[in-house]
Amino acid sequence: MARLTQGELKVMRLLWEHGEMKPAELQARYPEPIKNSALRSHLATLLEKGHVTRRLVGKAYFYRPTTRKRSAFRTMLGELVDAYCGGSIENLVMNIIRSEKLSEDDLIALRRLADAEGEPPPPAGGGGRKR
Amino acid sequence: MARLTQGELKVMRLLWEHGEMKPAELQARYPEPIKNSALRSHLATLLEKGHVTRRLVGKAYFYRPTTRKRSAFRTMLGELVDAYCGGSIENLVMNIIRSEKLSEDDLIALRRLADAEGEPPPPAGGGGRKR
DNA sequence: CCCGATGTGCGGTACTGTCTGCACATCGAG
DNA sequence: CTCGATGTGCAGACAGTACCGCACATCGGG
Repeated sequence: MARLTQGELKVMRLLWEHGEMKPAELQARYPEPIKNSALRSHLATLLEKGHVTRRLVGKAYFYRPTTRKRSAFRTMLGELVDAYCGGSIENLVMNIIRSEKLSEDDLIALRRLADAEGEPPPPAGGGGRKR
Repeated sequence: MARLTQGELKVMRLLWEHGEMKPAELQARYPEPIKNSALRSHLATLLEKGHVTRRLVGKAYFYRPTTRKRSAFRTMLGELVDAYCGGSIENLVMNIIRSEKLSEDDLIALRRLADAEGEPPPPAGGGGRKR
């Protein structure tokens, strides 16, 4: 999918978070004050690019995201990884762990997560995976 | 620092990777074929924004990055984390581990890394931290 | 001296992202 | 009915991005 611009992203985040909405509600929830027409302009481009659809309810349109958050996330993540981490996700994670400050608890949680993911599938019954 | 555009980023990546260069060399290494004038146009904006400096050597300018790769990385990482992970880096890492496919070896390396970072400073003598 | 190679400055075009204004339709209250 | 509130479509201003071409300067070889 194509890159989301800053303005488009702000709208999408609201839709992902709160679901279907009409322009006035999006306007009210927009992080900064924004004119209704400006916001609708963003919606128009999102509609054109296919990131949202809308349906008429009474006299107002309700907008709903079609692009999934996870998909957009992956796109941006891919860009970042290509640009700064030689295309390797592992490299990215290493970078973050090494350079960003993660708390003790985070690292413990991380370790647990890595254990859970890394463990071979239990040979029998009980142990369910997290996903 | 301000957001780098796609074209600017491509130039900066070359400079980060290979160091000081003149336009013709950048042009030769540019991922796609690009006209010399187009490339110099990007350099001009980078210069204007202060992401690179140049010095005259003979009759040609050599361009050198002033913005650090790590700094640009953090900017983009921050955007991504804000937009998709509720502002929490830990959340980002969890997301990646859970959803991207990391190999067994990666997870092992990760676990080791988490251990190394997470361990309390040794009470005496020898052990230096990595950073 | 002339010429091609190399490099520079500058201007110009096309498209995108963001934001604005205005005209028009609909509906309920007075 | 008239009016304000709410909602829509559209046209366009405006800065920034990406790209391109042309004119000019310099240098070394024939």
